[in-house]
Amino acid sequence: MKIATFNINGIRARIETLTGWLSGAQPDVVVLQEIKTQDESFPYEPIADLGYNIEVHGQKSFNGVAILSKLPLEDVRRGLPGDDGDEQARWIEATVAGRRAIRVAGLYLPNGNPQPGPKFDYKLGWMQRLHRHAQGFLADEMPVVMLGDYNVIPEPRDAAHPEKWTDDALFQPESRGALRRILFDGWTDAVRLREPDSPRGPFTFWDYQAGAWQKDNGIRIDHVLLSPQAADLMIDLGIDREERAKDKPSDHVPVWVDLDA
DNA sequence: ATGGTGGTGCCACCA
Repeated sequence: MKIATFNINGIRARIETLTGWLSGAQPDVVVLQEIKTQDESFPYEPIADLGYNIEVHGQKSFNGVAILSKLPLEDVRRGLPGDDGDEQARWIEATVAGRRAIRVAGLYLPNGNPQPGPKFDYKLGWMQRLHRHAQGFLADEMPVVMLGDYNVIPEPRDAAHPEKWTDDALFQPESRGALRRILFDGWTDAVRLREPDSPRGPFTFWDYQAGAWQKDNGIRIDHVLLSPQAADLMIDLGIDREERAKDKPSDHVPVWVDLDA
């Protein structure tokens, strides 16, 4: 079962970018972030035509997440638990009924800039709620994949120029510590597992500005976290870097994991 | 020093 994450940066503006990638990459399951649209204006048809079931948690203008799956989706949950007043559409999870059932959670973690400030406080509060919910997943002892745009640069080697990020919410000790605390419970950072000794990169995001892609001035912020039971099923992992060089690209590229499920 | 979106006709907000 090939499971991917893709921050699409506006799905209506980039529907052809998405369908082009889907046709070639043939993922079984995809979590999307920053669809930037409400459920009723989501472009269902071109995606359904490629054989996908679709579950959307949309929002006008900003944020918005979705799950696409060639297999049936069951027990869909929208919104991260822990704050009934949170209006932002950043979380969707569902069970994918493959040869084995896999719980898939797609997330768009708050950016948190500028820091310090209320947006950074929201980010850290959101990460605390994520940690609690992730602990619940581990207690279930089933295969879980929690993937998406985490908006956290885990280590200096996850940025081309880490010194440029010292004042940014994505690279604060509090943000990195919160991610590390989640991982310490027993989650596997699948991309890092695949390239444990890389001194720089791999990257998943390159800014549109100042020729960041051409200079390979990237960061690694799109992460795939596997519960122990999911890590045991991992066959392969990839980052579709080539998507960043195509027409009308997102600033993120797809990251995928293949599980024996 | 780019790009999507939305409320309006170029500008603010968010990344």
